[in-house]
Amino acid sequence: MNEIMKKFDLTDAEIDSFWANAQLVKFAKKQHLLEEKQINRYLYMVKRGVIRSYVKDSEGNDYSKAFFYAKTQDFVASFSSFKFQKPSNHFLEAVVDSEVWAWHYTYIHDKLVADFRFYRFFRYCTDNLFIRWEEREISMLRETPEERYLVFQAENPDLIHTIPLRYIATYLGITPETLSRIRKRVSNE
Amino acid sequence: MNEIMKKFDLTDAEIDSFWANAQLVKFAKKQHLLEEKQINRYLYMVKRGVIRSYVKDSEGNDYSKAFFYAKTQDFVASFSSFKFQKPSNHFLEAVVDSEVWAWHYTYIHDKLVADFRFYRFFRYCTDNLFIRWEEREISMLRETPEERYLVFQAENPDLIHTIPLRYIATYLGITPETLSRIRKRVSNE
DNA sequence: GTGTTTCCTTGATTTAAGTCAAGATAATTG
DNA sequence: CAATTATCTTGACTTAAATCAAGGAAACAC
Repeated sequence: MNEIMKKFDLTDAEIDSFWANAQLVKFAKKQHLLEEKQINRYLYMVKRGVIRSYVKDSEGNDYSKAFFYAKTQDFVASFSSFKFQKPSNHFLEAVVDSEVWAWHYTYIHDKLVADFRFYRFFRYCTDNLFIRWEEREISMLRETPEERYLVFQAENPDLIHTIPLRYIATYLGITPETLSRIRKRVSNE
Repeated sequence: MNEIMKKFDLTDAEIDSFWANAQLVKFAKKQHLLEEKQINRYLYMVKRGVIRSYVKDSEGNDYSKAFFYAKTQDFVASFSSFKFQKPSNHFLEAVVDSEVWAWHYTYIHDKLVADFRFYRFFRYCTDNLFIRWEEREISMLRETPEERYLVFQAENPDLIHTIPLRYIATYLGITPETLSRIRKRVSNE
């Protein structure tokens, strides 16, 4: 992350200050960083653990939209809620005991307004998220659930063992029962 | 659009210059502005007609991702292809005879680098696209095809009559046959 | 370590939408 | 305008995945 910030001409002192302005917050497994309809007042980044973003339908079924963990080095938020300080349509939940950096909205907002370099840096980070989002959406159309599972497994080998499979199922757009059958089929090959 | 540009402190002269740097290009029905694997070298905006963005799977089925027409006042592009000047995974196609403004990549790129106000304006526009994209994705999870059809009809009353229904079907995530049955069901109520 | 809750698997059944195929209707072209 | 092509509708059938339900395994709490 610091290397990326340097690419946008932010100085070491500025980078230190950026981290110094984050609070380190712990969330226990199943605790929420953000609930639907709440305003997302903090921008997060995962230091340790796994954060799941998901949405719920009217029957209470949930659909995982993304997983964030230290390796990904992503900013975590409901971006439309954070940007416009309006109610979120997502949940953000710690799937295992986690620790995250948290920057308050006003700090980020002020920096984005004041500093063109920071603005570009931040946009660079969110662009990467959007591109991965787009790739996932296309894979939902082009690939079968089994193919998606195999890709997910290859790209996130550790996650398969650390988080409940039913979250992976809904991320892949299927039910836990279907994922279980896919896993059986795959292991018999 | 000009009003939005003014909100970002662009002057009338700058706004005029922006439009003057666009070429007006005509695309006949079924002509493509962009094909998959091509590099998206132009940023478009619809003056007249309807542009459809879609992706294809390995069997050749296509899936509509968005419709653009004059009312929406959106920038049209495969954003990841345009931004990184790399091959696109989308197609852009004129669904009816259309006329679009087209800005070359180098013009947009240079302005984005040189002018913070223009950069912010451009980001504002693309953010709106992302938010609508997110809303559509959530509606795909939360609503039935019939509900999605009714919402689409309410929000795009003109499109229903001007473009082939099979494009609307794939936009709603269903086949043309299923849309036909939904329309029959809806009209019998 | 035992009890309890959470999670995963498996089987039986249902269901919504897809597929295939054939006509009907509408639009386009020469 | 007639002929051709594109689009839409309808019916019969298939299918992949969802749902429902029950049992087993693992994780967690006391």
